[in-house]
Amino acid sequence: MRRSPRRPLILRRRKLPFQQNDLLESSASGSKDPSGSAASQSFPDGICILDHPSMSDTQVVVVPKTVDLQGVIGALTAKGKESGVQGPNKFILLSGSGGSETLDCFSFFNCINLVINKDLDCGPLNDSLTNIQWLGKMNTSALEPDPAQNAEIDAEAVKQPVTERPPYSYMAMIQFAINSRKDKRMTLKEIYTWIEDNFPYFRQVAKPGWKNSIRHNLSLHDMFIRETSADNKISFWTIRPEDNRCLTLDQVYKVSTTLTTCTLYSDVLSFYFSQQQKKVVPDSRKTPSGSERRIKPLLPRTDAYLVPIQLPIAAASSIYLQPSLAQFSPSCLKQNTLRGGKRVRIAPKVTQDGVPAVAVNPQESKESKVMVKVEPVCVPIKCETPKCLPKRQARSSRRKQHLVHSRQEEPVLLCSDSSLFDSGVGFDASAFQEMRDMEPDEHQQESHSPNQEFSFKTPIKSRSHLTSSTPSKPPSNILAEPWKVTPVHKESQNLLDCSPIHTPGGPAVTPLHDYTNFSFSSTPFKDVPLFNSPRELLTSVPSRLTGPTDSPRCSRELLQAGGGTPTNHSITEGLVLDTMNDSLSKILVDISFSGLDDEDLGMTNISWSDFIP
Amino acid sequence: MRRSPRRPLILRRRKLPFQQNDLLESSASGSKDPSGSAASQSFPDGICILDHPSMSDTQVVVVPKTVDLQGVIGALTAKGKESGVQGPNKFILLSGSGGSETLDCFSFFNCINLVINKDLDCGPLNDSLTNIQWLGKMNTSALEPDPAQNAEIDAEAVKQPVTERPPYSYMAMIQFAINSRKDKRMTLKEIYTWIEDNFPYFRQVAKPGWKNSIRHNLSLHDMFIRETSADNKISFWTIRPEDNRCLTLDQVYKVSTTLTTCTLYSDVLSFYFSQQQKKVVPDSRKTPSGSERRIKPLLPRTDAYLVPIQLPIAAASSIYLQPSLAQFSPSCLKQNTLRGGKRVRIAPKVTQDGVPAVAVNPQESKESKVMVKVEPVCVPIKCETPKCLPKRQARSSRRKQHLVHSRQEEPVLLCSDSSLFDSGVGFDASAFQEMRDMEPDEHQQESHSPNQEFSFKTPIKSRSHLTSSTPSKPPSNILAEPWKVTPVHKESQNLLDCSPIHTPGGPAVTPLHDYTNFSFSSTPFKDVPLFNSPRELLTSVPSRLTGPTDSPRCSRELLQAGGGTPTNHSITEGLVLDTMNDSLSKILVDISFSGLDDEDLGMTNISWSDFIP
DNA sequence: ACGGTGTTTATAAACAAGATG
DNA sequence: GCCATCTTGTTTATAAACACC
Ligand SMILES: [Mg+2]
Ligand SMILES: [Mg+2]
Repeated sequence: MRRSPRRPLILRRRKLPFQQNDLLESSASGSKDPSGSAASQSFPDGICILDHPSMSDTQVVVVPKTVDLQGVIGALTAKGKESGVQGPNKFILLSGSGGSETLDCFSFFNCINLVINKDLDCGPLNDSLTNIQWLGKMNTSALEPDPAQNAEIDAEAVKQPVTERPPYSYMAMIQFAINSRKDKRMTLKEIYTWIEDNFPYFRQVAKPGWKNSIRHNLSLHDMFIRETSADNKISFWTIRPEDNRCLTLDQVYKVSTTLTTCTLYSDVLSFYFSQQQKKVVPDSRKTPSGSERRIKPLLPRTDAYLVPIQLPIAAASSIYLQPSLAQFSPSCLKQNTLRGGKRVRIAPKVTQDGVPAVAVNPQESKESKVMVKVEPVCVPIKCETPKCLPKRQARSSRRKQHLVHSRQEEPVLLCSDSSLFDSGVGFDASAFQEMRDMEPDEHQQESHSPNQEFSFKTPIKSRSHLTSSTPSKPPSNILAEPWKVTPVHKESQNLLDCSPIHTPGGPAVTPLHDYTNFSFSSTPFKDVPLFNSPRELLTSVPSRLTGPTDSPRCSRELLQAGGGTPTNHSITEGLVLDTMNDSLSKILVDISFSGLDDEDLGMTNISWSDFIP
Repeated sequence: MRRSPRRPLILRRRKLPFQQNDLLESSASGSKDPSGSAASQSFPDGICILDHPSMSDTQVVVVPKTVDLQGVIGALTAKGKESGVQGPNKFILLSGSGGSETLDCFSFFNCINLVINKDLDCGPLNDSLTNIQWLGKMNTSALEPDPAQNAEIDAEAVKQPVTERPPYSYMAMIQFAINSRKDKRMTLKEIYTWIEDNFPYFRQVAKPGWKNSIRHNLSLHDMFIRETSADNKISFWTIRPEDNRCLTLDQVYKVSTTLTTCTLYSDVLSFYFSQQQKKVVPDSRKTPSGSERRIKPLLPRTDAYLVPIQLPIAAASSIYLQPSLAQFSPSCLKQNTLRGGKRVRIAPKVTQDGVPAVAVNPQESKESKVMVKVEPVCVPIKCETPKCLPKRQARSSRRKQHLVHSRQEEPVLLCSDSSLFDSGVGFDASAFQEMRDMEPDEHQQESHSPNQEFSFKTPIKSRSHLTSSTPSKPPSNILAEPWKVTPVHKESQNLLDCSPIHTPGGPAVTPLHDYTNFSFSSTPFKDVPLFNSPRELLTSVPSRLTGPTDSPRCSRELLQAGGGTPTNHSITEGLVLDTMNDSLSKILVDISFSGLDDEDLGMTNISWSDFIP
């Protein structure tokens, strides 16, 4: 059904190369060019997303450190027109200035979304170019090729090994399943079946406990709601419309068609939708906005969860930019854009701690000028629901989520000051290789007794039948089970020294299983991937979902529902509001260059500049 | 600080003796006495809670199967007056009819709460007796004495063995900690310290991972909110006021002073507070009521989590009831009431699936008559918040929680029909004894190397220092750690055949730890208690919390805030509204009779009737 | 009696970001 | 200033207990 990209060069990134407050610093400072003129504003390297009412397509461009945005836009627009499309709708600017290439979070997120949802109505935009933001940076030196993995993929690109765990979280798979139905609802059993059908791993190698996890996820996440049929006989699971991003497996594959292996934290999606929501609402300042809800992340963030995603840069016309863009090679970009397969790893982690208030000056937005500045104000939105907190409402500070200021103290500027950029750690290829050598064995252990695969239909109690999907503590003890798959967590010690680090004492001889792992101190760093290489996923054409069907609504549709009033809400205004939206995250991007199909391998450090003449 | 009750006879119950829809059936049927006259209404055995405006105290009474409520009330009131108090405020009727004794869920919950919060303003009540309900039943034959445990407690009643895990869930302990502060906020470190101070188990025997769990709980549960100080330097954890039941450890101990070893599902508390909320609001039908929020359960429900709770029946006057009460011995009740220590096991499980609408007839409420009847209507309340679901709103059916009707089909009566009463399974005392023999060893294993207790202060990475509270996968392998405590779940197989069920194959000899347990099929039935006997907890006088302090508010205070209007909202009206409150659960009650201090032991089946002459 | 479904807690773990030395 | 480690915070996975149908 789905077609996998051929021979992608897969890059691996070991660490999130973002700083926490990239956005804050860049937009808050305003120090770079306080003049406020968009045309002449100087931005550091990074992605820019440009919204313009006349735009109708998406373009990805790499821009250097300093760029004349007006000129860039002109060039992009001209290129768009020239290429036959009515004109670029959104521009996604990737920096291409040299060694210190950067990417950003939000705008790349936007890129993803724009590509996914071409038909997405972003709400009324300003007449002129207002939504220009530089939103962060990413040290692409963290991207490294992974020869072993690429070789493997070359060997059998489309194989889709059933023994490999899909890179999606349970929550994501459930959404995929439910959204695959027109009526957007499914029984538990149907969900099981859908997942088994689409991810044979669960039918064939996973322990029965995976069904327990499915049920656990259904119950745990508020986004999954149980409905019952009229006769009260059947339970259907649905997705709360406000939370439904209508993501389907097809869509994920659809995104996996072109340019970039990217990893994104799906909470960015939340941010995006919250932005959309804000835009739609006429008075964005005090929109009820459902407030309490937090959109849950879609995919986990383990190394195990690399997802092949390709950006179908549709009219993907790369254009030649202004003087400073000399280093940038359009052909190179185009090559990368149109061919390579890639993997997107979507991880949950949220980005914005206490996102400080950031707002575009409303008056200036009409004048094609971009003002990115920080409002040192903690807007007390979201106290609209009947149970608004009586006193505490400011939010800011450390990590993330619903931070509440103690007692409404003076609104302070919450931008963190530290700017240390600890970019990705080099990947230990040898260790990785070792892991890869190990894992097949584990899988064989698991699946080498396929005769048992469907024998899990026996009583429970103290019998040993594996029947139930609810794991249980056996009253007495029984020997290991055939499906007892890869107890990596508890028993991976046996795979001695897969880890690059060598413990002085060496592997303990005692097979004494008891929690030896606990001995290791905090914040592990299991650099050895548990499931190292996600298989190549095929690409298929998405069927429906182009237009709002009717009854089952997605959050996008809901957001659009109220829209239509062309007000002047800039993206930055959305950011201000997002201060109230607890979820906001980052995107990581791994780039795979299909043009480099066969050379690669030796490189341990790759950077944009390597591909720029 | 706290004083532990002496030598309580501890009873154990192995299974929840409630039916799912006890309330539904009993009140919905109306078949028992369709006449509707409260005075002559016949109730099955069970607890009754009687609210009367003139009542000022709480009384516990055991009533037989059929009772003339009017007569009971009269007797109770007279007795109350006679005993010096102005008159009974609430009556809690415990059945004492004989073999088929029953207890209920909601009313016992109320009993607990009334005892806990004598000062709790229950809101305006009707002038006459309106809030009489029979709300379920409990087969007390499920209650069994636990000789071993009682013996142990006799040995050292107050010891509070540090090696035993406290019976509270992390969520509960965090609440205890935070609520112990006047300002109702704490830093993470303070929470750690508080828990360590109050539950030495965590300082001495628990694995470092318990701190991870604390953090996990703080993040996971919406009720815990992080605030930051003005300078943004310090993070305080607080409890969302709407959710704060202001439970403190002291309160729990306070409740542990008298009558009954009871186990309750703490979601019942949610129900109660929702009731309170409804009462306060003038127009109870469409109160905003915060709707979405679900109060989280306080304590887990494992056998491990037995909590000593005593009902301080203050003026605890037991009274002689009407003719049919002949079997009931007030002295016996009094004995039980005032002395025995007991254990309450609070478990999260929610009770009401789709709780059908239950309402008291308003007109009749004025006439001292009790009408418990079912309104076969699914009141679509709770769609008040901005994000009310557009179409789906009915709730009903199978298990519990936010059930949503498919498409607003006709509101059907959701009472389940099945009435099979699978009451408690007899407890295998011998097996239990074996368990007790085993566990000390485990604990010794854990704590016998106290020299390591605080050595967990070393680097991470691949070193083996136990430093971090975040468990990690060790890159290589290291030997077992000293704190590796009681990995009960994974290793309890060694305690062979503690379970009453005997596996034909017998205990496997292989100490091979690897997930042998998985082999057992679903819905385990670990009848072997993991932590069988929660230690005796001491009792201390609660300090504050008698009056609303000021800034940090609890849900009760919040509820009272709007109150003052003495309207005629009956409890059953609260029940109707509770149909919208997703959480509603059950209470289990274990009775401990301090009067039986030393005999006990031999009995395997104990029942109310055994103590009724 | 048991399996399927649903809810909730415990625990391990990965990872991010700030703090600290 | 860089680095390693620790602390704090967020999120997912898995096992498990238990309830109800
Ligand atoms: Mg749910
Ligand atoms: Mg929280």
